[in-house]
Amino acid sequence: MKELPKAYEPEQYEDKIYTRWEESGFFNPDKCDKEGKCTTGKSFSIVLPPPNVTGTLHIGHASMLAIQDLMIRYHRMKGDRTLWVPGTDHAAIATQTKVEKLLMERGIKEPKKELGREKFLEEVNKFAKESHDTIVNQSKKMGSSLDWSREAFTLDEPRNLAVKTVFKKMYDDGLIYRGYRIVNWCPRCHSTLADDEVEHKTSQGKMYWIKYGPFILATTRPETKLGDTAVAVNPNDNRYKDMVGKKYMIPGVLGEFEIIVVADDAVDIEFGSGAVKVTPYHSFTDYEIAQRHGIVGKQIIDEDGKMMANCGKYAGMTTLEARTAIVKDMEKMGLIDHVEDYENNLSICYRCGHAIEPIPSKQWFIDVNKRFKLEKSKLKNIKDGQEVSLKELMQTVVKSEQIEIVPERFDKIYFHWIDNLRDWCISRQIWYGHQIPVWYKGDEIFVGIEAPDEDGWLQDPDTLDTWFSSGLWTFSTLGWPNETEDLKNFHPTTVMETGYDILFFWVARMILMTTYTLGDIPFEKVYLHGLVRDEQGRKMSKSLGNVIDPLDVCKEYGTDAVRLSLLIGNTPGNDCKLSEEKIAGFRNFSNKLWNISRFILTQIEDNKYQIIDKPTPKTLADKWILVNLGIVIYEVSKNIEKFQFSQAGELLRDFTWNELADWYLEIAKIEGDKSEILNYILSVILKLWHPFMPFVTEQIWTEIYGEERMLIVEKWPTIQKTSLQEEAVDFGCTSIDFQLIQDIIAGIRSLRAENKIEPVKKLNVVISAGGKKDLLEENSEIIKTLARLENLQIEESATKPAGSIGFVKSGVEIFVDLSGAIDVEKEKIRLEKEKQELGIYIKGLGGKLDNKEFVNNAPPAVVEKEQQKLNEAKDKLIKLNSQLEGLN
RNA sequence: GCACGCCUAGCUCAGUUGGUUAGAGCAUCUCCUUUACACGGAGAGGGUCGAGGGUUCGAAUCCCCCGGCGUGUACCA
Repeated sequence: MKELPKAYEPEQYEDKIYTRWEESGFFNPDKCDKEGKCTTGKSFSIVLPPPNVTGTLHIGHASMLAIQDLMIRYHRMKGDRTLWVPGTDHAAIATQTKVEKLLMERGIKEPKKELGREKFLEEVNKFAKESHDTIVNQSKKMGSSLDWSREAFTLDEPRNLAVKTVFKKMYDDGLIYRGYRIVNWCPRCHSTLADDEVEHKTSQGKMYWIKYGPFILATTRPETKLGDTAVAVNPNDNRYKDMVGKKYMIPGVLGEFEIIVVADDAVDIEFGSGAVKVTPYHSFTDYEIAQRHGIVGKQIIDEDGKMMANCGKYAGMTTLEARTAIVKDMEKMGLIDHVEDYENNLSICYRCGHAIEPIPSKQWFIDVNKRFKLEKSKLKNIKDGQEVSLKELMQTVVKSEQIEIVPERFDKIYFHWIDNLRDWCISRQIWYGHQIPVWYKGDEIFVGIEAPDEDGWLQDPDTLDTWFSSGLWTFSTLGWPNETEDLKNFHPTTVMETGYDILFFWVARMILMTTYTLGDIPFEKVYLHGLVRDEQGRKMSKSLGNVIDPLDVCKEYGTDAVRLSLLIGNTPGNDCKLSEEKIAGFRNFSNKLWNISRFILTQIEDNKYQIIDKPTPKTLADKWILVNLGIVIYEVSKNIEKFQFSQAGELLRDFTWNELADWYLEIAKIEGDKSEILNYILSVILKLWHPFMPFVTEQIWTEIYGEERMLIVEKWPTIQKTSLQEEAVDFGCTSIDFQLIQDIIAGIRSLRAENKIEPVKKLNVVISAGGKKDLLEENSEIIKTLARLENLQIEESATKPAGSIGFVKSGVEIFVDLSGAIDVEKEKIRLEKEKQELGIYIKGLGGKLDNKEFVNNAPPAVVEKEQQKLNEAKDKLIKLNSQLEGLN
């Protein structure tokens, strides 16, 4: 007879199991196909959101891996041709910033200047490589069944080719252009940022009311006065009506300067004095006002965030230093009217937190509004050759439901974002990334995949926004621009599973890039998960010291426990809270499953350790457990398909622990002869649990059935809903029959506990069973053993023996002989209380059924059900009354 | 400002087309070393589903309004 160790010790098995999976080759759909495992003819593919090579994986990554691996393993077992593509993201600015910091810690004060482009990039690549290796190992630790043979990196050669190809195509279509305009500039990173790479933080500042020629106006940035060229007022503002169009000389700290007054709707009459100073080159709003009125700007802040040479004595100061100095000088000149405290939104860099400076700059942009001809379209509502803009493409695929976002409420957020979308600035002044495939020679420009042949051409030194390359991810990983088999088989991918926090950064960009490049969607469904927070709902961060390291907890509680704690109690689009107690709870469950298996092993007849088909049930308990197992198969599959992973897991846990372990296994000890049925049930629940907790299930599977067959590619159990109902009928029982047995046992146990009867004392019970006599007799051994009875007397009709107390379940009366050890008063109170509750219940039901409107309007089935409940309750009341009388 | 989400047992949350006396896990209390498991078993207590209106025969569920918390977003100088 086979035997298992008493407790499941994860660290003993996990690495070995992962190695076996890897060596089996089953992570690769080609291998599964070759072995005849792909039986549905369908493909299922997910491309892993590539973790940034900026460090290590955190618990949020672990959650993402658990969710995706669950889907992947489920579909693989179902027989779909299933592919999960791994990869990492070079994360341009983030990685470069991180390495700069590390180099500075190593004593290199200005890494870029001291090392130069080539040496510096060497350092970044070295760091990225190490980070990549860590990430791969961590992913494996989590049990992720990724096809490592297809691993990709956003900055490797094949992806570089894809990037250059798309860039050139967009340039040729006139969608990519070079323009001089105001951009978000991070003086720390020394680079532009896209609009959504800018974060807003409320901060305490000052509002300066300044005397400005004929105006008094309010500003938070007096230092930008040096770059003012206009004053704007609302066209409907009578106060300034006569001034519009006129020019004024304004006294300033560097002497007088001229401004023109313009009328513009962007100005709020109510705010401040209703007059706005316009600094076209250092404010987005002002730039737009200036454009509308043909006003020229003046740049006064440079790329270091410092005042430029044209700022006289303020030149070289940072903007903050200049602000202090200028305010001081203005005060001396009597130009400050008054100063107020003011709370405003500070724009900061999402990578380094430094304040963003709007400055004018010559950059590359993607035009999101320009229409172009989409040659080939696989999109709903868009024909081949139709003229569309990128914005329209992004809108139409979600509106037409060709792409479905789960949960649905993110649709609105997505559309709102597109509505406010401006041209995308894609050039970055950093070194780590895809260098822009543009070459210059004097005024000539060349855009191409390779550098021009002749000498004298210089490549643009800038690199592309990291999201440009990750936007191509679903198809660049599958081999595009080559026409590969993978592209044919796996694109569009089935599901994109990622965090809602990168809906705009990434998901929207993939939709943009893919619809444009392929005329197709990148994925059919977007499943958005939330953040993993600590038990108090705070973000996990190093400074708070509340970080749960996935590897630490995997080691302590087992990877399966960690995965379960991230899957159960975690619903789409919502943040979830995680604590070690929660993980420990699921560690207990993995051990429970292990011990269930351990027990079942003892029940399997020798030499019959093989997977078998569904056996014929012999007893009521057999029928009950098989019908319920069928329900679980059906419900778990359905919930996984609907992305309700938590629900699926809970159902499975309830079945495994409450029905199988707590009831059926105890009955198996009594009835015996369960070799086949237990063997079958175990094999089914191991399959059902496998996508949730791959390690412990695979290990048990191996212990029982040997190493030849691996659980990872076993066939997922299936059941038709109709056959479920038929099955219960075929078995000649209803779930209510077994429920009665459970209720009788639970009722006796409850009376025993309430009356403080010692557990060892065996009781005598008489049951007045009516039509249920045969049923109860068949199962009398179960009742006797589980309720610890000495004698069990089952009659069609019995009267209450003296010295006993009773209860009623489904029309059956159970009398428990307590041999006079009854506390009569206590028992009276119990029965009275029950009677009272029942009375309220009956009154409610009666009222409902007397209500003609209810009877007429509610569906007949509902009415009938209520009537039945009423009848049963009335019957129970009669029996309770007679029991109460018996006590007097 | 606008939009979205959340408020259900002490805690974390389910509750998907409105229909059992509202559920689970953890925690709490009582009892039990019954040979699969004390990372266990049996039993128990605990909620007027944030407040108030409305629709309906019937509302935790749909509508309105209010309050608290959170998130996203906007051109507030």
